[in-house]
Amino acid sequence: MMTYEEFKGMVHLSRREICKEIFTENRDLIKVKKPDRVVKNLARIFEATLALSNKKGFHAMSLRDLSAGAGLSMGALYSYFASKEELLRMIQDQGRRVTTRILQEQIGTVAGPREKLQTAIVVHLYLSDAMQPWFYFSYMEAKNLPKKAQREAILSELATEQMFADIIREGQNQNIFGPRDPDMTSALIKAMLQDWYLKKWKYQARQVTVDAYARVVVDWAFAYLNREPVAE
Amino acid sequence: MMTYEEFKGMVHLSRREICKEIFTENRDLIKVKKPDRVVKNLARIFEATLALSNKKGFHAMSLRDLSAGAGLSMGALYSYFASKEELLRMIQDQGRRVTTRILQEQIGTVAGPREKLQTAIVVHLYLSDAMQPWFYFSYMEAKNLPKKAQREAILSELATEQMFADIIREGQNQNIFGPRDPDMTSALIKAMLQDWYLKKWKYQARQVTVDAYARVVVDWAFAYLNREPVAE
DNA sequence: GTCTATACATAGATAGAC
DNA sequence: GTCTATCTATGTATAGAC
Repeated sequence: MMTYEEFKGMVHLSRREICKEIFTENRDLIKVKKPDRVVKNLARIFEATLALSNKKGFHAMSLRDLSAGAGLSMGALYSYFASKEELLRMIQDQGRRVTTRILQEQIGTVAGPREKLQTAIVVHLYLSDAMQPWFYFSYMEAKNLPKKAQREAILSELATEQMFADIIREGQNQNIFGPRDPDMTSALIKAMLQDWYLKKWKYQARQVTVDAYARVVVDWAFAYLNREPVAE
Repeated sequence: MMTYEEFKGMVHLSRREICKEIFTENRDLIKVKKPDRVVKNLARIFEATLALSNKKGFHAMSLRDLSAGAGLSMGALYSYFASKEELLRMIQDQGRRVTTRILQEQIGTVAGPREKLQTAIVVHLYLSDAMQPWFYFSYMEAKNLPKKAQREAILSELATEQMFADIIREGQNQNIFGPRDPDMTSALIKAMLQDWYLKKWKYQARQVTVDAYARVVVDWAFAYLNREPVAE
């Protein structure tokens, strides 16, 4: 598997890539026409939005704040999106595309339930670390999304969980994992993965690295899924 | 240990109790003078605030919304708090008092690391379930608090985690638990406890009860802390 | 104690100059 | 393409009648 540094580089590329996609798909909504300029400014706008929102909330961030943070006038901002709500939708959209694409690319290259489970955990942690502001934002601002986008977010969340549950079931069929409830187990694995990006400040202060965190989560999962559960 | 139903009753009493405390301590800020009336209306205001905020965010909840939700005019609302920010502070305050008081009452009655750990997990889950709206609110709106209150919230959070870590260390000293990192272990236990109130809708839809959830978390923790960790 | 009516600030959004 | 200036709606908060 690739190192975390390589991984970060890949994520960075993918993000620019998808900024372009967003642009081509929203040509009608975005008034500026030079692709390079749009991608550059969209990236700045997204970045500033995440920074400001994660500090005080998307709703509390005024477009004047954003204007200052992104280095563009309010008038200019409206050349890139039609409303504050649409800005939210675009960010949500971009993030989810990057994550699903990279998750799919990285997983599936390995075989065997134990290896699969470990890889899924590590890749998810790497990804959520490389895109921490987006993951945090996405979690905290979900309730501000319009109904339709909210449903999409939930579906995407459940799909990830299902992925873990499927790996666990496969391992149980092969008699590698013990008879734990696959849905509950994957729910709890997800809870642990989420803590990494929701409480990043805490782990950073304690100097816990992604790799160290990954190791603990993997150990924990294997201890629980071990074929001979320990009696109470 | 008491049943969940008894527990809920106790929490309900404690909440009214603490509403009174809040009132006596803020006599100067609250303009209404009849205790019964204040407690009744404060409870309605708090409840409506939690309901509205948890749906669309505290900042997005206007005082007009709250006025409608609580069944009081906007003028009347301002007889109970001086500003929206202070309302936030009062809610935060009340919740934390209830939780710390009940946690302390319930824990410490048992001896032995295994029993202590189990009790701490179960009580925390019961509490966060009985006061789910407050726990959710407290987590999601932390960043909207004034600096001082934010520090208090973090301290309280870390104290809970410390409590778990201490139990684990005790168990390790008595050679009952294996050599896992106590801080990381308690951080992950907390992550699992949080998932219960942050994703309540999910577990409700799957018909997972608090007791069932508690059992899984306890099993998981014991599997991980078992004296002979399973080799990878 | 609670209400209605209103003051004042700030939010999102747009028009038109450059 | 981007800016400044401005419109309108909505938000918090208060005054004063009842």
